[in-house]
Amino acid sequence: MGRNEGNAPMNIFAEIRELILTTLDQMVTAGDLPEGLNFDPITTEPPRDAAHGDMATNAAMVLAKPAKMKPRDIAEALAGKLAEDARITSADVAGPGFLNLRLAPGVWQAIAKTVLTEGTDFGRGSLGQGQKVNVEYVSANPTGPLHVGHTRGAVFGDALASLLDFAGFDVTREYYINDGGAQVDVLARSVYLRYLEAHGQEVAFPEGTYPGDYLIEVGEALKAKVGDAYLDKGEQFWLEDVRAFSTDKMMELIRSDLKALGVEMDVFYSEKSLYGTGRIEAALEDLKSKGLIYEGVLEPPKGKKPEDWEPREQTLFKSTEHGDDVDRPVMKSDGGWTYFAPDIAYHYDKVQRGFDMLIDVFGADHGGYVKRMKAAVSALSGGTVPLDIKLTQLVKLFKNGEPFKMSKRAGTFVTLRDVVDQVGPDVTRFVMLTRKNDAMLDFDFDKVLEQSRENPVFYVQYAHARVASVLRKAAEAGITADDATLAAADLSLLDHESELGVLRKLAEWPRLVETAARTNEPHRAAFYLYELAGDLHGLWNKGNEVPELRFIQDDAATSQAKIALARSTAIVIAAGLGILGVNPAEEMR
RNA sequence: GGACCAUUAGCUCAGCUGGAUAGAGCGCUGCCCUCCGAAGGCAGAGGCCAGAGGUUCGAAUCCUCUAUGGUCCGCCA
Repeated sequence: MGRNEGNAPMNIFAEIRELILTTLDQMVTAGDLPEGLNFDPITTEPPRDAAHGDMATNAAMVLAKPAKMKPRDIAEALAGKLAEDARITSADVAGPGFLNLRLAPGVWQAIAKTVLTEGTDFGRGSLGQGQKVNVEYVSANPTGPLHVGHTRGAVFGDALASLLDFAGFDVTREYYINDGGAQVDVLARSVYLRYLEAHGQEVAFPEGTYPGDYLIEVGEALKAKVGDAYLDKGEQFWLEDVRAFSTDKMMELIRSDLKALGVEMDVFYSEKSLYGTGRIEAALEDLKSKGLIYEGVLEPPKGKKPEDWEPREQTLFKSTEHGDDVDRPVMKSDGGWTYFAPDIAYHYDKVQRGFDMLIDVFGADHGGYVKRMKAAVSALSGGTVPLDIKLTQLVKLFKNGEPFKMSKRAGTFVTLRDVVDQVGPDVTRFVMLTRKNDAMLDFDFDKVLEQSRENPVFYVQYAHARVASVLRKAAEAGITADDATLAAADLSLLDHESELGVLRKLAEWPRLVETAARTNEPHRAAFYLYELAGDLHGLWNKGNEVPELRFIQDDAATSQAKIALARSTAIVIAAGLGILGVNPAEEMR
């Protein structure tokens, strides 16, 4: 496709793949290959071992069987034609039928120019094609400050949202406020106790209330608002008002927690708004019309044997029709909704808002809800809207190598604030993304602040800062080094193997974005940045022994070429950190 | 009893949705600075990818079973 128009390539891997496909088409036309072959499985990727070349394709191997030909024959015919392209300097058949391509240095050198021209938009992809995707994350109960578990979910969800945005999706970041259940009654009662306390009364916090200090100020605020109006009054008199007052206060707290982490939501969606508005009923009516709602009795769970188990007839959702293990109750035996019912309505609403794709980010303890939610969305959307649920595993906190879980503010758990106050939002975010979401994460307060290669945050930031330092030095030396000038530099001077290595790494960025977005795995960006930073540090260190590799040289033209490489690396690092929500550092202190 | 997730170097973890001789950091071993680019650098050792089957040109990756660890399991949130 003419996406390239002779300019430097956007994604060199896709570029070469296109070349391969058109070449194969020509071979089909010429009768060298049978018609009707499926080219989809053909890939172009960097070989594991750089000695094999710059790029490898499996084309011959995946076509061999359907074409009823030997892979090596296809590979050799293809190699001959590919070698005619100016971008390809050699095409060798290897192993069982791999085709190893070596690309002209100019192809790699052009990458730097592209990066300098496009800036941090380099790698911005078309994968999403403007599809609307809803990413729901955090969604913590409005009963207290966010803790470490929420922090990981918040960072993950936010980075995922940014990643998808970068990959070309139209992203909505959403928070579901669980303000409809019994837990907000507990909150209201706890705040009422603090309110009494604010009036000088001695209070005890019985089992089933929230004793955290963070409610003291809420009790005082309530006193400031209503004075002594609720003293010596029954619950029926104040509960509703205190509940609304308290959840508002808690959401203020949560929003400010999120802000401290640099997370901003587009939509806060209230569970309560689903009640009494006919929306739960409407969602269930939709399921009912599909024959998925019935009255029935569930089997007791085996092996668990609750003592007070007795069979009861309930309204059930036939989630087994959509992949769940058992059907799920939507209505309690007393006629009230289960927690699942508003969840269904909420996702029904998301489907109706026209999203092409839904993503929920839950803590690992919600693993049991994955199948039923997927079943619900599948049923509600008629299978047209995919729901991906990402679970974030536990975070284990360490200090001085010792595990701990105390908190000054909340009394019971370590809060998001505890973490951000100690290490800052940038470090918090990056470290939370140095593990894939479904693996446990160790978070050591001392190690994350260490300045060494062991610490990826520092290592990546340092690479960016080093480039900033080069630019400062260049300015002192009177070398013009703005991006436009650098983009026009003679990049053919970047012919050393170490320099080409960095350029190849930069060329992988668009491809990495695509893969990470397709799998909903933002951590891949963090690992990529660590590798890219490593390449830059490696080049820098080589400058110790090989003076020609230093970025600032005697003549301006050479310097500008070298600086162009450094600067484009910094741009990609900045773009990557942007996705992770981390600010790139201009200097290390 | 069941579901989901994990299991890769001594340790902590990647592995680009099936590719070639499985990678990184730490640790270990051995080299390398009389500040001008060592808050380090280079090289090396270290692996039955938990185990057993299967799928195919080809498996750490997909399927089945087993083992170990974690999370969860009517109406709670």
